[in-house]
Amino acid sequence: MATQDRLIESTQELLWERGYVGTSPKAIQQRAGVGQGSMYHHFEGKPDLAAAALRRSAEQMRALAEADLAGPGTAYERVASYLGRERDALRGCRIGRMAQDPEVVADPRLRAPVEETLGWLRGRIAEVIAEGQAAGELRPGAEPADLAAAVVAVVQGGYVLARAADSAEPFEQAVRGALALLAAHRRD
Amino acid sequence: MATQDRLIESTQELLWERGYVGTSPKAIQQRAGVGQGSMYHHFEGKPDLAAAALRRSAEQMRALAEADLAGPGTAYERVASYLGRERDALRGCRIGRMAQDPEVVADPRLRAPVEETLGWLRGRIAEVIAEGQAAGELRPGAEPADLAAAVVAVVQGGYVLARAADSAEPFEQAVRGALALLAAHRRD
DNA sequence: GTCTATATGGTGATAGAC
DNA sequence: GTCTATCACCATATAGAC
Repeated sequence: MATQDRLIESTQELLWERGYVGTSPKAIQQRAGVGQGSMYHHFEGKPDLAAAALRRSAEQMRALAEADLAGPGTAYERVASYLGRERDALRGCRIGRMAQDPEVVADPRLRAPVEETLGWLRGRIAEVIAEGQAAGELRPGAEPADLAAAVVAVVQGGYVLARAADSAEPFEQAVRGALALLAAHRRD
Repeated sequence: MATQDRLIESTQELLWERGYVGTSPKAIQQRAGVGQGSMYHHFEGKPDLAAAALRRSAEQMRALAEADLAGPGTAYERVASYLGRERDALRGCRIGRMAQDPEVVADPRLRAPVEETLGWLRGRIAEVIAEGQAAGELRPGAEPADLAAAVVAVVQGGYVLARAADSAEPFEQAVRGALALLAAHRRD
């Protein structure tokens, strides 16, 4: 694997595990098995490398979500497929995690992939819900964008609850709760 | 105000703004207007001071939530009061934020107030929901603990969406979405 | 392209005077 | 109790040899 790719992949892992402030160039180099100068040859610095890593993580997250949401089945089933996908609750979300970091939020190059990915996800789920309403499967009235934001928030917040409890259980409870509410929201 | 209190309060603010890794003893001292030695006289070190600050934030968060949840009204109204409380979405949750930090999660003294507060909150909301079910106000069948976890996750996840978007809007959407789902979950 | 050496400033804490 | 030194180490980067 090329040096750039090893650097990007190591940075993806470290950002996920330790966040942006907690990730040092030195740690990246060591995990990638690469010297100081090599990193600064391929990237301008930590922000540049982190931006590349976040763009790649964003692509991957989007592909995973799209696989669930574009699948067969009713609107409820597709959203349920997204919500119920197997996740490592204690690891959290590679993208959502970044939103807590002030340095990420303050740097447009770092925030952009985070904003775009979560924004796209909310929009995509809102589409599915709107389709369900149009097909008469889901009750009309509720704003699809609101329901979609709630669905995404349950996942992101579920990670918070799981890490706080050091257990996947609250994450699974939150997903089950959201599914119960959505299921009851179908038309009879 | 006593020196200890100024140190604790400054630490509460900095933990909220910058997280645990991003908060240095030096920054705490400067904000509190206190010298190096003074801080180490009153506290053993950064973890000790952070633990004190987190315990205080936890108490405050709990009191705020209880004020909404113990209020008058139906179960739906009390949960809606909690969900709809005015919040600074871009600041996020003082307690939930800590769950992202590996050093907090790894240190039992730091994780304890986070775990206990969010655990208490889920349990307290589950009680309210169970009361609503018993009173025939809410549909039976759904597990109160699951619905409660979903409610708390919507708030915690709403903060993530807001910070990612650099706008309070997605937070408010998520809350509206959760309220719409809960409202439809009442018995007719 | 990759390496080692070096630089500047911050982190978290201790020592000891006052 | 509070202050100012001082410390060892890490973060982030630059310089320049190979």
